[in-house]
Amino acid sequence: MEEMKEKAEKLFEGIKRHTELSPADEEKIFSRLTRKVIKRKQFYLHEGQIAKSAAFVVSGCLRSYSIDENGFEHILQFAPANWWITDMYSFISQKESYLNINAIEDSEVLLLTRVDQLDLFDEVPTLERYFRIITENSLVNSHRRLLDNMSLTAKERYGKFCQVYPTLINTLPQKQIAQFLGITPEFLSKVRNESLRKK
Amino acid sequence: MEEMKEKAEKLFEGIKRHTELSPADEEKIFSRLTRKVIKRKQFYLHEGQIAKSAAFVVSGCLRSYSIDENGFEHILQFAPANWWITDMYSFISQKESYLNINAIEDSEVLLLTRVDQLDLFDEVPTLERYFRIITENSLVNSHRRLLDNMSLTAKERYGKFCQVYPTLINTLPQKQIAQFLGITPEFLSKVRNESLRKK
DNA sequence: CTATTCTCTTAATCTAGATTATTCTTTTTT
DNA sequence: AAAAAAGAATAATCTAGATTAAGAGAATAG
Repeated sequence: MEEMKEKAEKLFEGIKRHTELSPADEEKIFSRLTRKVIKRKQFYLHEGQIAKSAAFVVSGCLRSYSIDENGFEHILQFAPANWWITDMYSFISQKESYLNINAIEDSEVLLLTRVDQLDLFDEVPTLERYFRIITENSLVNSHRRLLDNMSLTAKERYGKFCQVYPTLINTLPQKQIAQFLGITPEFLSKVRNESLRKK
Repeated sequence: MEEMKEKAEKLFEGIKRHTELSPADEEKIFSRLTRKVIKRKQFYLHEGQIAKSAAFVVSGCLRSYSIDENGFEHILQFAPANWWITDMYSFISQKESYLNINAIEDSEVLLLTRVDQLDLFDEVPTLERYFRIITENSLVNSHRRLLDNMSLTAKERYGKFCQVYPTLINTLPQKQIAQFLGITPEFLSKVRNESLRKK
């Protein structure tokens, strides 16, 4: 169906921002993608399952999080449109995931299984390049966040979050922002209030 | 010199653990490597410099860390023998680094510049595969550590560190373990003492 | 081999952020 | 549109871990 090709176009654009991609390459990739609709609050992956595929978000927004032994959720990643999301550990090892992934709002994703991805890496080397690059970028982000968590106060981290994800601030429930920042919703509420009073 | 070839052998073994590598490929990679000795406490990279190259540790151990605005050091990575280390952000963007990297003990490294690495990715596609894979693994580690920092207590993180890096426990000064775990040396001392008493 | 500079420990005090609990508001479901 | 559920604000209390300080042992340099 032509409709789906349109959706894959966003992905191809993203790839072409980092490397080349011929129409023939696009066709090869396209044939491996499957479309999926994930309604708000529905799960893409449950802890303990195997992440057979990675998901490219066409529209909507997903999140990945872990649940600790006390039942608290910790958000690892938000994935708005044009981002990839999966449990990387499970995806590359094909072992049981320790993350949950679900939709924050009604979403549409394109799925690529690990098996197909590895096949494609041989067929379309430039796709491997693309994933090498976005994985490098993710690593830089993850390192940055790790150091921020070690060196900044909750208030400073919230300020940074507002700068980096200005769009998400208004769409996400504060509870989830807190779970991403590594603080309690109560404390985030306090922090926000103090920031407001100063203005 | 034959001596250096011997040292690159460890790297080639590492690559072959993830993908194939012909003798011709090895030769191509070898010709781009330069050897460097870094004595204990000497710096491989200073904050503000550009990470022209990544370093493969042949022997010894390096560390990367950032210094926050209060002058506190936070260790991002330890790199013992057979690991790569660089400031990934600076290395891929060729912009000013925000990390410092120095040697914990007398060390010997093989350097590969970003320019040479990118050239090699075209000449030896399987090298790009190797870096894609080790970057995926680093990302999984970084994510794991991020979630651990959000969900575990200092004592639990120390326990995990002992399991994961049993070798480093006895060679590293406790101060550095604390700077890696994101706690003060004083508190680590307390934690260790409590653990001892229970046995 | 001695002085000086690090490292580690212990202990008292302090604080950022957690916990618990209550109320109010907004969303979601029916 | 009512009922139920989830989200947000506020405040009192509590605690994991920070800070400060001081002394004892190692390591390193001169």
